[in-house]
Amino acid sequence: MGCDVMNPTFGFVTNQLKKHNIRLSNRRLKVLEYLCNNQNHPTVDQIYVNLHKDVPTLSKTTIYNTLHTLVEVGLVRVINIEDNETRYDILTEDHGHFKCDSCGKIFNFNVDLDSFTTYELSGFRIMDRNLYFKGICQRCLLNINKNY
Amino acid sequence: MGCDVMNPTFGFVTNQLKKHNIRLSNRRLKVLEYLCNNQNHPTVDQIYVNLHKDVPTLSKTTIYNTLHTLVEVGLVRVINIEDNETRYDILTEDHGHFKCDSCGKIFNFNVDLDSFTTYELSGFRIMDRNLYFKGICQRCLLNINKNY
DNA sequence: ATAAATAATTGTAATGATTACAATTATATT
DNA sequence: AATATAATTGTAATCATTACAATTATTTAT
Ligand SMILES: [Mn+2]
Ligand SMILES: [Mn+2]
Ligand SMILES: [Zn+2]
Ligand SMILES: [Zn+2]
Repeated sequence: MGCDVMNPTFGFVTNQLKKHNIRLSNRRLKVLEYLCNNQNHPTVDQIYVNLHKDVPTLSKTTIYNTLHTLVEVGLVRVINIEDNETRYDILTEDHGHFKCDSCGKIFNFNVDLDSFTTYELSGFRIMDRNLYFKGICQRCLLNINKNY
Repeated sequence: MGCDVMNPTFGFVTNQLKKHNIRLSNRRLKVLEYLCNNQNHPTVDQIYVNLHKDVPTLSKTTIYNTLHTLVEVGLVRVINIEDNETRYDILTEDHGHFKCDSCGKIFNFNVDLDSFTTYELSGFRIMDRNLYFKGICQRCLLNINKNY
């Protein structure tokens, strides 16, 4: 069933869509549901493979279309950490990302970027702020140490 | 001739390469020179198109190879702002990026990311830190205002 | 309710960046 | 000079993403 973690709650989402005259079709709902239930910054392919089980007629193109639409409205955020995989995040509030080079997992962490400012960008209009780190996560570090 | 802006000076670069037993071939030198002289975070294609004028036998593969090698040694940094274009930066010191959605230019700005830390990542080994903003640059904002 | 207009979805084919890999050339070692 | 190692190239393959036209669903007007 629906979203366990109702971060941008269903009401909010539907509101936003209505506001932008975007229909909440069945397919779009599926994608949104998936993003809510799997907040691990999935790729298009991951979304596709998973939803395809339930809805075999769902096409990858539709996922691309849906995501583009949702990104445009600001309900989904694009994450470009690796140059060979685009990921999507339903959490649109300000937060940073840490990607573990060992297990591949992407972690969220809190950070207040909105308040960040520098004289070098005075006169610039900042619309979008992104912060990401890379390295080895705690769990992987522990595992590595165990094996020696 | 060589690099006007010798940020990672030639000496430093050659040293680093020697240290890692990487030969400074003619092609690699060309790529390094280009990166030094054009610190606008070029794409592989931009590098290729430009160098190809002088060295028609230079292949795109070599540029990829060279960049990968340089990145591995830490002399070049990958920039993933857009999901459809990988850019490369010869400036490896800690700094942030601002990409103008209007003119496409990528600006540098100073920021101390090394000192940044959060309890949420305690126990994590952070190897790489990236901060980038998107929006409209000052010049483009001025131009937009002029036209109204 | 029916017909016309609009939006959503799909599939196919195209694009374009990146990589795999084998062949060739250059450099270093013996 | 002969051999081993590294660099470069070209071709073809891969893979994510997009373009676009055809189909289906939904809304709106009649
Ligand atoms: Mn996130
Ligand atoms: Mn830079
Ligand atoms: Zn890990
Ligand atoms: Zn601009």
